[in-house]
Amino acid sequence: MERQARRAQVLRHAKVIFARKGYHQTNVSDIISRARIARGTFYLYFENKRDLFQELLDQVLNELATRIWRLRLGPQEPPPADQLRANLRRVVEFVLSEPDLSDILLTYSQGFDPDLDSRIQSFYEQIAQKIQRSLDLGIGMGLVRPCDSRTAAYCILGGVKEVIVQLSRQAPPDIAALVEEILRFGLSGVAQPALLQTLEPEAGGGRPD
Amino acid sequence: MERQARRAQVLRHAKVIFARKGYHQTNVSDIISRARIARGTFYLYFENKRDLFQELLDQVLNELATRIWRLRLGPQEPPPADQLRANLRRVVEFVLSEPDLSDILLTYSQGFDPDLDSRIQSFYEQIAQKIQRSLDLGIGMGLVRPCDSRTAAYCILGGVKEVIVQLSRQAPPDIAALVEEILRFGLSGVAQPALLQTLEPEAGGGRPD
Amino acid sequence: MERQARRAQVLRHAKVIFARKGYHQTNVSDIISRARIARGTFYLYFENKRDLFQELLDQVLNELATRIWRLRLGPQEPPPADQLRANLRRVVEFVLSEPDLSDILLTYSQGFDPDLDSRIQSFYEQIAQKIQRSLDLGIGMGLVRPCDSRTAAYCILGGVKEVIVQLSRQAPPDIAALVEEILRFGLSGVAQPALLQTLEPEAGGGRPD
Amino acid sequence: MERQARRAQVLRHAKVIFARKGYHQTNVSDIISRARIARGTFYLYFENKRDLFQELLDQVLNELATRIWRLRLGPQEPPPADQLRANLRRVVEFVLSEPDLSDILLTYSQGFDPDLDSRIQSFYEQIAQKIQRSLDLGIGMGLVRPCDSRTAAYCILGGVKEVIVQLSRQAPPDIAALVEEILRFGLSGVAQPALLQTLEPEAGGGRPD
DNA sequence: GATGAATGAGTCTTCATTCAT
DNA sequence: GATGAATGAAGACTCATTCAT
Repeated sequence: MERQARRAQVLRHAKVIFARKGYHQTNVSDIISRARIARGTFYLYFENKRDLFQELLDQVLNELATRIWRLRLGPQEPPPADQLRANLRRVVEFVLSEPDLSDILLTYSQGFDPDLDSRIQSFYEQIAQKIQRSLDLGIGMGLVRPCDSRTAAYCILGGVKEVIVQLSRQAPPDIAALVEEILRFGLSGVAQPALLQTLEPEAGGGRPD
Repeated sequence: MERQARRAQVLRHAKVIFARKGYHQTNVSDIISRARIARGTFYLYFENKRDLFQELLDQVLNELATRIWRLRLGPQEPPPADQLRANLRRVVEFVLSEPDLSDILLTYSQGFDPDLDSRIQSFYEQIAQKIQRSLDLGIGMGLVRPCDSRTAAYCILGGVKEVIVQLSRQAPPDIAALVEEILRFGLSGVAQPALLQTLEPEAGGGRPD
Repeated sequence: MERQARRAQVLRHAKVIFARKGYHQTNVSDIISRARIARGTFYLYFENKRDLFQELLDQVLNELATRIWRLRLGPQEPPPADQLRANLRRVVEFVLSEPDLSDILLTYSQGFDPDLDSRIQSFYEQIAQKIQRSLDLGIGMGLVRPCDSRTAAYCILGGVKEVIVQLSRQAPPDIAALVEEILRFGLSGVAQPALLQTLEPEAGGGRPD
Repeated sequence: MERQARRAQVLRHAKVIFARKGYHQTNVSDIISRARIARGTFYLYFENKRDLFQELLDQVLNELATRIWRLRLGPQEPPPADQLRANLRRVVEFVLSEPDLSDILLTYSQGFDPDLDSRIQSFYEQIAQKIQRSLDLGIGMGLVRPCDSRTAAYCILGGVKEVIVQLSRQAPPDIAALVEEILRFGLSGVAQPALLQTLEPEAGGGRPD
């Protein structure tokens, strides 16, 4: 338990630095000097630098996974849109409460370790599958427009990620409104009926910018 | 011209390795051994490793920027949806034709160099602004549902990015259909009217997954 | 203190090699293999090779500066010639006790780093100025022949340097006698009165050697 | 002959750069770009960089050797002091007319190549010997005060060198007067009779500066 | 002869990790 | 457990020299 407390302390410090400088720019010296521990002590609690980073990454992934609930359909369950909204809010609230961890996941975790990469990859894959399953369910029940649910799932996932990246970069506005906007977008898209009229044929498009 | 050809040759080889191993895992030795040039030759054409990488990054950014056209509204212009579709198709076609470059942008470019980071950041920012302007225009003309165009722009950008990441990872299916799906999603969302009825109040949602 | 001891140890070894091979021929590998430390250890104690070299250079300059005292004129002070002799002896003794350091200053320090160059330059300049001031004082008191004290100062400085270079190169003879010779030369020059008689007019001189 | 002209041209350019930056800081690129020749051409005329440098060094050494004449004693010869003066003047004039070459010899030639070092070393040795022989001759004829002619020779050589280094560094004043000062110093030293009275005993000297 | 693209040995420097105290 | 000095593998970059055209 004492051990866990010490680990947590170091993780807390490391988190800040990783979020600020990324994995490669951050060296063990940065971490130990901020955490005020000796070099050797670091390796008493973590196998190596990568191990520490992975632990932080797992923290985000687990916390996020916890906050995204599967949709429940049934007479006693809240309306689906409410469930979606709640999911979104939990995610957004986490990102706002843990901007460093979020940053680590969103901008500094990809592309330097095959194992970490596939962890992240499979995390997103799981979420995409959850979304896809919900969509398929909704299609079956007539709540969701028939569509390629896999592609739609990625669109939803990507949209949420992007908004959240912006969120962690800038000062957050009205959270409830933001969540509502995302939700609306996912459900209704942006078009008015007038815009949809032309949607059958395909054509060339304007000119370069 | 001879010089440019040589550069291009090295760039071509480096691209493959960067796409496969990322920036940090790739060392100059990897590049020169694949390009079959001597160490010194490398530095004859590129200032350093970062310089080479940046050139590749600029290639993608420029190429993509070229392929995303501003929407033109007017009697002689194609319908907006067609223009959007054309944009999407051009982007998708590029990603499919240059999966390595795309990979470099999408997964290996972020988080290790402030300058590169802000380049990418501002590239996406420009696209987001283009989208936002189009949305604002559409809202003014009654073609687009009144909404927070900024948030919607990020949703669209993120959705497209995510689908494209998947695209560059897996074997591509029917491109035209994919483009159509993305377009539909952006315009109409996923909901049927029945799902939208519940959209006013807010609620808690089900239980953890 | 422990740290200082380690530094000193490395400095001691480096000194020998620098004196033997000069700055450019000496590489870090030479130093660490002689000092029996690992490559990384070197950089634990010195910022880089130049830093180490500069430290050695500063050692000589400081030590020499300490050994050259300003002349004191006054009833209780030793005669000026004695003070000069003492200065000379202290310098000569240092050179003999630290031939490597002396070599580093005298033959290996010039011409490869602007900063080091100006350090050495200003060190010699300070000594020249000390000499010049003493000469000016002596002229005022009638002890020194009226002359261009600046030029004379350089002559003295140069003469001493040259003798010392030879000293550090060859086995040292009778030190006291050597010091006496230098002193005599500086004070009286080499001429007998007979030679000085012809000193007014100027003329062409013999033929090439 | 054409070949010699080309060599001379390159030497002329290289001289300037070597004098400005020293041997190690100067690279072949500097030389060829200043001389406006191709890299390969350089090696057509010089075996390597060191070879080129050596040639410049030999130029100075030869030119200087030419300008220092052996003293001739005899009824028809000019007085010894005049001959010395003439030697000095020739040397000083050379240094002023070829400041770059002089710089190369005086500050950039020592300590990076055993062979070059011994060349310079033996050049100075020859001059020292010339001086020493003259002194010995003078002693025999009663023109020169009995002394350790070797040490005196080094004092003279060093004094001249030092003044000349200063010369090449700063704007030259009245050359004739300078030569006269050096000559006077070498012949008479700096002391007035009053200062010499204390020269027998030995003593401690003042206090640190 | 002239060119300049290509070469690769040589060096410095960094930094994650170990281990004796 | 804690420390921090020591380690050395790894990697970027330079530059004198060569050689095919």
